[in-house]
Amino acid sequence: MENKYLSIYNQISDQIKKGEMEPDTLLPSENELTTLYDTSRETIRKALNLLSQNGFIQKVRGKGSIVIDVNKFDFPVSGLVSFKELAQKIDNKVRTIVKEFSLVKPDEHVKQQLNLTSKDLVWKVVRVREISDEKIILDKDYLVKKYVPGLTEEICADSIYSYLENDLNLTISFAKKEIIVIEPTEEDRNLLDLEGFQNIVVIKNYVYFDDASLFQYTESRHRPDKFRFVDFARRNH
Amino acid sequence: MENKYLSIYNQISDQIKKGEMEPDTLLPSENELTTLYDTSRETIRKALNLLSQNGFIQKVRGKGSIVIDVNKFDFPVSGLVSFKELAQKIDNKVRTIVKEFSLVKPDEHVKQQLNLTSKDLVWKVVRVREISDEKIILDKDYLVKKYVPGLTEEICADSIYSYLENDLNLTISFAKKEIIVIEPTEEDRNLLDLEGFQNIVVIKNYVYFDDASLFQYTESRHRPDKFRFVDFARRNH
DNA sequence: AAGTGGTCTAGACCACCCT
DNA sequence: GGGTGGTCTAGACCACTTT
Repeated sequence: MENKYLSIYNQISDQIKKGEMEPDTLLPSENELTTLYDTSRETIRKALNLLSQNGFIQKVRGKGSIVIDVNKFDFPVSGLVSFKELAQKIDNKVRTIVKEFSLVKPDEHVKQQLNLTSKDLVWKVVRVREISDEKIILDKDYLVKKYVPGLTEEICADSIYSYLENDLNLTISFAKKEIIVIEPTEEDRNLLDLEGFQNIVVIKNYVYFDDASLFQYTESRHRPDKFRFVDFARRNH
Repeated sequence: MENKYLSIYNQISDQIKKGEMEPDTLLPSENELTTLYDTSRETIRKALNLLSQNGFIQKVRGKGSIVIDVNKFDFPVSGLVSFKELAQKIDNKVRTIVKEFSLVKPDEHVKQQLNLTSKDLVWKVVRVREISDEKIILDKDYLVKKYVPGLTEEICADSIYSYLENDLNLTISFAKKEIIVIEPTEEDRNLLDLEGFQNIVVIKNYVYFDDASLFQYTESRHRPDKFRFVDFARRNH
């Protein structure tokens, strides 16, 4: 059984997505919603806060909650998105090629990023992502072995994320992301179809488990013309 | 007088920043915190949720709230950051040059982005940002005139944001952001010190007022080597 | 079994917007 | 003044982790 506030969130967000709620109009007031959904006001507010955080409504003190036109833009693809999820949205001519799958001693950079001792070993996974027959993305993953001892090359060819979440039942909770643009290395030029491009976009990801242990460092290196990042920022006053 | 939950949030986040809370240890439990701060549990939870959202702690059901090592990385500069704020963080050799300040009929692209009628006029502001004597950033802003009739060139040379928020008392509430990498235009080459760079990073911003009206469209065009974007993503399950 | 965080309730007071 | 969302409370039950 789903949470009450999540269920309310889903019902209202569905209505907004489908256009059943007119953009720029007001939602029923919180008091009305309590009777509509037969619940308490705090529960309604939890659902509305989620809607606001995810860009469906805008709450205004003294007035009400305004429905935002979500279909005006294509929808935010913010936060953590695995390649597999992404690929399914774009089209189906996608392929993952595992270039390297090995157990290594972390070099200084990785060791520091993952906060490891010298004894810890890490999986190093290098994968090329091909979209419509072009090699667009180079993914380099470093995963702490003690957390995922049973990783295999087959899993990497599919999706590491779904293995961690569905098979191992580990939940990935949050990540720090950094985006920079640099000149491609020899390796980038060898493995990707870079054509004449002078720059690549590097997304560095620091991935944590639910219990706040940092277990994965990922570099995703994109050909610049195919890169696109969408974010829905909210301001904390 | 500050909110209770905000005040608690500030006290705890300060302690974490200063290292007075040991990273990887547990915060006092929510029940203990209610007596420590003499408040109700829901108020404590509001403060803790803020801490969690901003990457200070990680909450774990059945265990407690783990303090995250925030000093391990430089701190997230996520969300909306004005050039002025940013410049103050980096160094002081920064300058803003207003290249264009005019009232124009919006072209089709801008008109569509801002959801305007043909009668609406917009301010077009083009500014070059110079850091350490290099022209690094080209900012193009389009602001709906009816919302900010009194804009002047002097204001643009300083900070449009602080004018809107401090002088006009308008609050900018949230924005959708899109980052792409493209080839520079003639204009980019003319106005920026692009040296040999073949790409520029374009950040498109859609800025809203508190009442959910979209009033500004901004393109910030950065030389790739000086661009850096940091985000602290949380996953919604 | 005891302690933790997650959800939910019913009620209160406040700041703000509109008419 | 009546309606709106924002904050705060005291208490309840639940799911989960640890001992």
